[in-house]
Amino acid sequence: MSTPVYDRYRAAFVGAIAQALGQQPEEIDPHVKPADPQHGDLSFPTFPLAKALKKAPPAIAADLATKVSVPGLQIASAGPYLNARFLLQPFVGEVIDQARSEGEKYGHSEAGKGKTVVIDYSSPNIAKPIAFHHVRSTMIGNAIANLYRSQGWRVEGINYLGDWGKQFGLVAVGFQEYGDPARRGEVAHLVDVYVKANARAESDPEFDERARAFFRRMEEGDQEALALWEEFRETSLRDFKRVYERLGVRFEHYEGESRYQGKMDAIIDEIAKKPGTKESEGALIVDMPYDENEPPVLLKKNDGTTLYATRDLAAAHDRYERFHFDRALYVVATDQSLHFKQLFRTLKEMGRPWADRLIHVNFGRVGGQSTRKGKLTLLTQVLDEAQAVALEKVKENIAAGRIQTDDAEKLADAIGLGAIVFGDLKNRRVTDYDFDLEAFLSFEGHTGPYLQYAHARACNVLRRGGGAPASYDPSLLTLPEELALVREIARLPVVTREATEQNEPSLLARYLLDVASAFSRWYTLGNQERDKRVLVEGNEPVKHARLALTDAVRITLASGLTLLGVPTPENM
RNA sequence: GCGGGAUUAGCUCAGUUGGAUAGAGCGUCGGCCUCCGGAGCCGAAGGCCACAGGUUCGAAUCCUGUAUCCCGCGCCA
Repeated sequence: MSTPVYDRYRAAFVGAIAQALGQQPEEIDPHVKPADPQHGDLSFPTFPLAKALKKAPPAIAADLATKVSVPGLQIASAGPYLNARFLLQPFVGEVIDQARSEGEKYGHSEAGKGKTVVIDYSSPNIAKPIAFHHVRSTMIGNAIANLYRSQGWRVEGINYLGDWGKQFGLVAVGFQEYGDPARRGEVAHLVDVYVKANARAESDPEFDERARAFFRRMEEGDQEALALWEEFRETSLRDFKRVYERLGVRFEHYEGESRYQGKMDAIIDEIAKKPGTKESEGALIVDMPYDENEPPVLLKKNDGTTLYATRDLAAAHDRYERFHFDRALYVVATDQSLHFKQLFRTLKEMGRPWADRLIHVNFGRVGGQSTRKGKLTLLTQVLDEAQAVALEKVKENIAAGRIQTDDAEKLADAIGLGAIVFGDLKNRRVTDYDFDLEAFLSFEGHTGPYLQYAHARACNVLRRGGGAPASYDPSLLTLPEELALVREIARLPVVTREATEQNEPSLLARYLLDVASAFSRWYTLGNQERDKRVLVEGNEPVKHARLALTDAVRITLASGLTLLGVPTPENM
């Protein structure tokens, strides 16, 4: 993978300014910003220099304009700004060639070569209702894992199942009361039992105590209790894996909190030597002099059983021993910020130098779901509905002869999935949103299907045009809409890098909308003016150039969508 | 009460980490198919960036208050 064209010109611009001013490029670099398109591609505001140079910013900019010169850039001052615009030649050809030569790897880099990131994502609780925030964790985590892989990192994705804890006691004891033995293999039934047992435990202390006692038996290694646990665990897991397969999500590791069963003593013993670890109200707690008004970390309950904080301490330790990670991400809802803050700080207090490499990649809650009543919209349900909506349109398109497919349902599923994945990823992680089925099922406007559609049309015009040409003349691409499109294509490597650095897939999602919009605008010109069509008649050289551009668009969209986990059908 | 987050167009959200006239989608209104695919394109209307101060050449962005909403706060995860 070669240096992105955009980066190359930007670095040259920065270097030339630095030289003209007699400064280091690192001093100039942070000040160079993308320009307003009407002024160019890059801009350098001269305000910060005014004091040191004792000159008015416009005068500085005008002066720089005479001194700064970079091949391939048109440089000019505009008031207090020094602007640079990519010259059509050779920029257009360089960008298209780079995209086409890198193909599905366009946007990838080797920046993370030799580094390892551990990503904890999805991580549903077994035998509890599958809340929608697990879906967010799954999709966000999957996109982030893909992004890291694309930047050359070794990725260890862990689905850290919540497969240990009191909730198993609730399900086990609840099963005796509410369970139907014939349905013990059905997840839906287990969830139903859990909801009832949970409600009962809140008002019935004796029942709650029985659930606790069951979990205590598990921690003590009681074979009968563990056998039942194993069964519930397998039932849930089987169900989860079906969903993951449909979502196209894979993990390097499936493991869970149970992994640390019986292995927490070492950690607890170690913390116990620290000041601040003590017994309180019968429980073992860490109460180091952190912030005031902050609750302590609970390591053991008054009945001696462990809590998830204890298991997370053991897990972090274990993960470092196994992977020696450079970064470890926890893709978990914002609700748990306090937990992670305390977890990271406790590890630091324990003298783990790698505690600083742990990052809570938080995300906002999904409202509009009544979890407590056990009334949830299941993901598969939403996927099914989205597929049904897509299927109507697919059939319509088949009937009209616009597309061919031997499996309309599979295609419709890809479109429905695209709508849901993209709908979840287009906003910043931290944004809360209400679950709105209508919004997820609308395929108009800036949605997943909009992107898929742009990609499919690019594929289609390439097919009709006899494929992407081996050679073409980039100087024939002179329409403003074509240049705008090339500028967008050039940004993909910059955006994937930034999205990875910020653990923020929405940056990529939003960018792809810009690409698709620029493509649609250009493409639609041909509706009115035939000489602006890609497959323009009677001008083979221009046609070839436009096909090459279309090919670069196709590659950019396919590469970006794949990273997000959005399927890219070639027609739809 | 304490801690964290949020507040931008009627609705849902961006806003390149302090830079040029604050942008999209949806919705509303008006245009574009004998035409490479209309899941598309173009245009219009719509803003005291919650409020009040402050820092700065420059603030939606940083600081301090205030208001409203959401989340979290010892034996769940």
